[in-house]
Amino acid sequence: MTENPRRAPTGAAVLRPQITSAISEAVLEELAERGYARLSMEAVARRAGVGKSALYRRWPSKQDMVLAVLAEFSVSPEEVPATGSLRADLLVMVRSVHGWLTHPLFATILPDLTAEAVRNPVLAAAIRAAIGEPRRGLAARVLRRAVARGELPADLDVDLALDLLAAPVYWRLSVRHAPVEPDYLERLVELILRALDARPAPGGGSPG
Amino acid sequence: MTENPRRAPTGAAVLRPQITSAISEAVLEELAERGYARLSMEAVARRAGVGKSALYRRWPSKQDMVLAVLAEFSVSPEEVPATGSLRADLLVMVRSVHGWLTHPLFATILPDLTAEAVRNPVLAAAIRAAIGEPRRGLAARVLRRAVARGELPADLDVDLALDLLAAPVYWRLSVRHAPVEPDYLERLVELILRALDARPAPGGGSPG
DNA sequence: TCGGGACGATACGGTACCGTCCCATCCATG
DNA sequence: CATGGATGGGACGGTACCGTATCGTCCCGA
Repeated sequence: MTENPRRAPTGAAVLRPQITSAISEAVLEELAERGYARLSMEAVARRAGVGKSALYRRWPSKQDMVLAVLAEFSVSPEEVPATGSLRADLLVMVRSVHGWLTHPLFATILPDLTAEAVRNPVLAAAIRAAIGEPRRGLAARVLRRAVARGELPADLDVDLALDLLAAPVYWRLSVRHAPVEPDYLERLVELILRALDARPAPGGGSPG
Repeated sequence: MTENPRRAPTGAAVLRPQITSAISEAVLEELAERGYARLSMEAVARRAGVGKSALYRRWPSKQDMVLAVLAEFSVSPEEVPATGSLRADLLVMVRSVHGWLTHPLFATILPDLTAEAVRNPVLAAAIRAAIGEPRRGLAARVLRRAVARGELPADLDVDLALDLLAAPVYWRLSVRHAPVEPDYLERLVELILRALDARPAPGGGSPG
């Protein structure tokens, strides 16, 4: 029953969202250009065209600021592809990963945060929650649906299969920095289908 | 025919190798603990127990110092596994990768340098030359030998196959930071064998 | 025997950020 | 139309490195 003796702030005395989003954008750009380790509060403020005070008024530290921005850009609960065929579903997904990893900002930010996460458990957890788990959950649903349709064996090792799905594209783009030729993703999907022992689809031909 | 008017430095007036290796070790440890971006010459000197001058006497910059250390630790022209069977060869190789990526120093350094390489082409080239190409060349020889033995189809997509071989282990250990259960590597090799359409081995039964 | 450059140590001026603090200004709302 | 906290700007002292320079010491090999 403690009545607040102070009236709530109103008017201009309230955090302005457009300032917040200008900061977010600046953080992403600085992350891409300089990386997490070199990112400085002063540079972010400079780039966003705001005072340092605007930053410290919102977050107590660089880590909290980056975490907030990261949460903002978490992978949306994107719809599970429902093309009806496993092959097409997989293609949609690897193309989505490819899209992420060729985005001018994220292509640089993701490897950087990944490296930083080794030393920073809080950051690691945030990345997992914002990006890793949503994507992985989505892919898992696609695989389980294919099992239900009889396109994949019932004893499918989902955990291993998920690794196989995301790893090669990340490896090629973000680690090796090698080009992805136009048909690379199609060929990859064919290999994965074979690795997972996928059967055509509906009728259920019984394999040897 | 210009005779050197100055006699060559001898005795104690020569770079002492044990100092150089103390620095190398310190660089690796600093890289692991703080990362390339945060690595400072002063911290390296401090940790190695040498003066800053010892560093600058050897290399003009942090980048050159790291490149030199990196070249020192380049992957040795390790022998190609020759177990006779593709399955066993692959197992040797994924276990080797697993060993690298669980090494206390390299497990942290590699993702860090990988991220830095996005912004630093010189570093990227050095990594490729010291680590990427040797490993990839070795794996390629193993695959081509298996083709010659008839264990793999003649039209094997070697480039894609190599991605499939290294990517999942890196993905799981260095990106997802997920544990690798005892039999994970075996299960992975089975999946890869199926993906590559591997046939048993010697006799050469002709498939469909 | 002794020359000469590496060695550790440290001082140097300079730059970049940190996080705090203070300011005059602004402004939507109660 | 008064309010009260956000706003950009920037001063502040403090820390950490940079890369250079200058010591006196050390010691192997010519």
